[in-house]
Amino acid sequence: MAAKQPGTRQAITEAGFRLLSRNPGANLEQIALAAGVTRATLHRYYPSRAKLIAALALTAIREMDEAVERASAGATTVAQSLRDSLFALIPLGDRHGFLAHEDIQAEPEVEAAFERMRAEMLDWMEAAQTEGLFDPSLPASWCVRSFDYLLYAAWESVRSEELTAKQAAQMAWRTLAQGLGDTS
Amino acid sequence: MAAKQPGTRQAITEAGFRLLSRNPGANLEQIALAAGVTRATLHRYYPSRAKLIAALALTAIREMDEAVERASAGATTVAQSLRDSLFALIPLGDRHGFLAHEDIQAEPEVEAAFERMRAEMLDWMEAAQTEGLFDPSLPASWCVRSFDYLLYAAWESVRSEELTAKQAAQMAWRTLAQGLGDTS
DNA sequence: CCGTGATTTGACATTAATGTCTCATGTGAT
DNA sequence: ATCACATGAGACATTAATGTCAAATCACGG
Repeated sequence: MAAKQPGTRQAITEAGFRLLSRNPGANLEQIALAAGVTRATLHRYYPSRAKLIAALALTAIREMDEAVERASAGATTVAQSLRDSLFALIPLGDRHGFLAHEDIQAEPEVEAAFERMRAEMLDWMEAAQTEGLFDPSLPASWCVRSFDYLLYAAWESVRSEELTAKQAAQMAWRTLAQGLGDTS
Repeated sequence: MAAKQPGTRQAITEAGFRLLSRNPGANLEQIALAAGVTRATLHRYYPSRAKLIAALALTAIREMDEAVERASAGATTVAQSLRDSLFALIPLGDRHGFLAHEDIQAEPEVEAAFERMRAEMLDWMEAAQTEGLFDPSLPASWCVRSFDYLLYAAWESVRSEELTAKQAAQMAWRTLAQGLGDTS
């Protein structure tokens, strides 16, 4: 098999997320192998490890943004939009895990995208508080963290086969909405 | 400064937790430096990186066990015991982070201790469900994960100076108890 | 059927981290 | 003062990961 760009690049990306989300120290040989190519081939697509990491980070952020966008499209309330986004993000757990574990201070472009994502989350949580979904007396930063980590917990539950994707999303949503909701 | 064992070992341990909880790939030079010693000295205390990791893991598990033990001592209900433990575990956040990030499959002794800890957590959560603190219809494994990750979220809030230790613990406890509680 | 160009590959070079060793130095106890 | 001991400092060997390259390979159009 030769003369094929898209398949290979995709395979490397996917393998990168899979391995690096579990073990940030995974070496390029392991990643290349998991992608079904050799290390040299990986280097052809990404000249250095740093470039690979940066490209993956950008891809991860873009995919998560798109997933949220899509999920939020049909929503009429912040609550529904948040819930649908949570469900949509579960399958992207390895992207999320990659961003959480890997050191992303290298490229300023990546840094900027990351910061923007974080700011959007914060706005979103404040909107949820205004709408009455979350207790307005809570720090919005805590809402962000709760969302973030409960999402991660849900993905881990799926990965370890304790729960199905749907079950995990329901658990996370319930814990989040109820946990951050106004004391009723 | 010479002829001092306890201080150095302690310094290395502390530096190890601090650096490795943030960056599992930190090298021994960085750790030694942060501990105020040279790499050679670090090697005298821990002949290899693997041994250092294993020793840190055992220490982390022991310290967390002790903290929980102490915190639970005066409690009369599972709820109170859990809550007090949560508060007691916040300052040990770097231990928790270290265990979460580092790969701990090496030493069977560490593996065993880790597994035991996990089993205890599960029992505990089931007790909390029986007592009525948590909704009994939830999978106990989800309760464990929620506890785990909300604890971690709380520590991160403290580390990034968004919240004080006490505030963070209160946030985490509220989110956990309310989020996993029976729908009232 | 065969040339063409892109791609893959195994081998080699470079670099970073780790582990080992020796000797100098400073400290505290005797 | 001196002995014992721990640390500091530096050189060195070994290993693992990373980066580079020329030759082999394969799909494709002619």
